Amino acid sequence: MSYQIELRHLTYFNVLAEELHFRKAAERLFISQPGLTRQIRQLEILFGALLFERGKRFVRLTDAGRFLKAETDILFSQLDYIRVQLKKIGEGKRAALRIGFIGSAAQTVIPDILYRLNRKHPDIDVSLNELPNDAQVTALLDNKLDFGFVRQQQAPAGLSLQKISEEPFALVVPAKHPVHAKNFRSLRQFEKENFILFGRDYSNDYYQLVMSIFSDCNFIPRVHHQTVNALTIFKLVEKGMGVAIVPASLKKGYDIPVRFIELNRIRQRSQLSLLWNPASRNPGIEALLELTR
Amino acid sequence: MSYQIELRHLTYFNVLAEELHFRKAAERLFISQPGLTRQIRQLEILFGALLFERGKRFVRLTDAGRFLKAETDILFSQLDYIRVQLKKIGEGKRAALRIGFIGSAAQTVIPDILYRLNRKHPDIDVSLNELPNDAQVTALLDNKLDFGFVRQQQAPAGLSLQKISEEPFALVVPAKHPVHAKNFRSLRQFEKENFILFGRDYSNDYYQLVMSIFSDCNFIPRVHHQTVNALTIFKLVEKGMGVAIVPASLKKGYDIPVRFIELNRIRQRSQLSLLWNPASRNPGIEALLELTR
DNA sequence: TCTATCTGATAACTCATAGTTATTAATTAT
DNA sequence: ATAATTAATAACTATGAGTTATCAGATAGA
Repeated sequence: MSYQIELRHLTYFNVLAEELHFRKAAERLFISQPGLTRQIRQLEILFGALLFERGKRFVRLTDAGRFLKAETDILFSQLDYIRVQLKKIGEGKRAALRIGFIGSAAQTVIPDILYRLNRKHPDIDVSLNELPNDAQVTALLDNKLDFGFVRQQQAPAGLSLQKISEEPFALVVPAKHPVHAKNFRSLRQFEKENFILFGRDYSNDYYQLVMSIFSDCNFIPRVHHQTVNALTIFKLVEKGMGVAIVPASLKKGYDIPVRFIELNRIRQRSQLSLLWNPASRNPGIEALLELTR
Repeated sequence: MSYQIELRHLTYFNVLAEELHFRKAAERLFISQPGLTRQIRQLEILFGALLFERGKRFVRLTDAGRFLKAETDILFSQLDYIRVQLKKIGEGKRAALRIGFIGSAAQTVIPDILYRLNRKHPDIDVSLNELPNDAQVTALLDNKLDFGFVRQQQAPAGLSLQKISEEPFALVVPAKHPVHAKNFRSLRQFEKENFILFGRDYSNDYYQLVMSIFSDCNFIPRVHHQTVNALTIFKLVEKGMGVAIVPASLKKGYDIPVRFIELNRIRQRSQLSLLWNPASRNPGIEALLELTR
């Protein structure tokens, strides 16, 4: 008579909400269409709300259905997270940490931090994931990531931030460019050059920081945005496509014939930060934070 | 052969984790003990981790079990939340907002904000809940509350804060006390009096703010902490138990023979703030925030 | 207009498994 | 010893998820 909502209902709902077609959804779920119909109706009765609008020749989500879809997406991603963590803990590990990082941090601090973490807490499993700045922010908010190493100085809403390191920016120019560290005076010397920069969609925070370098010397550069990795930028500079501004530490680890000019006299510096979600209950979070402060 | 994890498993697990006794837990679930035994074992197989340690005469949670208990608690509170919201949306409402507030805010801004919210968005259902400051913070983090009206100026980790209003503090003294607004010079005049203040456990932020008033005039008061409402404090003052420091607006709405002396010359002011969890997806949140900025 | 085809809902079946009762084995308390 | 606990095991029952077959309504094409 009075059933209970089960994960089965929510799984079926979730697939139907994507397919919006009972037969196709049933197929994807490896069950028959009448079975799906019945489970969905049950769910609607249990929630006391209509989830799908069934037209004569179409199926649509109602407002309630749209809301539930968003919620079940989150619910299932949490269940996945629970599964992963439980598996680890069951194997005697303390936790699994999912760490994201931007490419430009891979050479510098990350290896050191991971080494120390593993030595102090060998019972914490770490998985690494190279991701753009803003992608890490959304992943952290969706609980798809436990930590993010990003280049920004302000904590986005809902996340906590800790400064890891700071370094000057550097100009990247072709190896045989007339300007070098000795005769460099101002960015104005590059008025006629193209600047290859990371696009705003990569990280708005980082973008605005770099743009403020130009506005500080009252100079509007010709900009060519690229959302690619350091190596590609160096290659573009080498080929004479323009000059770039990157964090100075990027010069380590690459062997490309380009010249780096450190911008020591400007106020802007590139800050590498650690981001995490303070709402997360992952026991590994405390362990890593402890190492970095 | 290969089952699926269902909410049934998690519900049973959750109750057993509380009872730590198969027969008692089964009783609470209105099922038989062997049925529970089997479902729990299935869950352990499905997760690939031992959840309970069965001794000869006791049942204990393993590390994995402790972790899962914390997670399922959250999961079920989210399911409750989904149920409530869906019910509302199904009835044509847009959302349900659960608002917490401290007693001292009930007279001032809250009625106004709620009136404007209801006029602009009649499709949002509001439920109100008077709660101490810190209780609101934990409720917000646990997704038991959508908004909190609190007296503090810094956002706790994981929450966003918006300033609503600011007002001076006021001294509350008995009606026939020798000190009044005219001859009041400094808090030092109350060196021999008892101060009735909210305890630190009520809100650490508020507590430190009030204590900084004393440290600013290099004076360590005799303090008597109370975690009660304004009316009780006024009653205590009236009866000569001591003097109090409260936000000035509290004088409105009460009819107790006590005298208020506004502390306009000190730097500390009491700030009423709106707190919310930026991770929440409640569509009503945007609507209320829009009204307050 | 008559088919052919596609949609989801309905009805009646079957079968997997949640939950049952009865019992065991091992402990502790009296 | 005996009684009273505990959880696990075995064998049974019955509920309801999932099945097949079919219907009813809509659309599109000939």
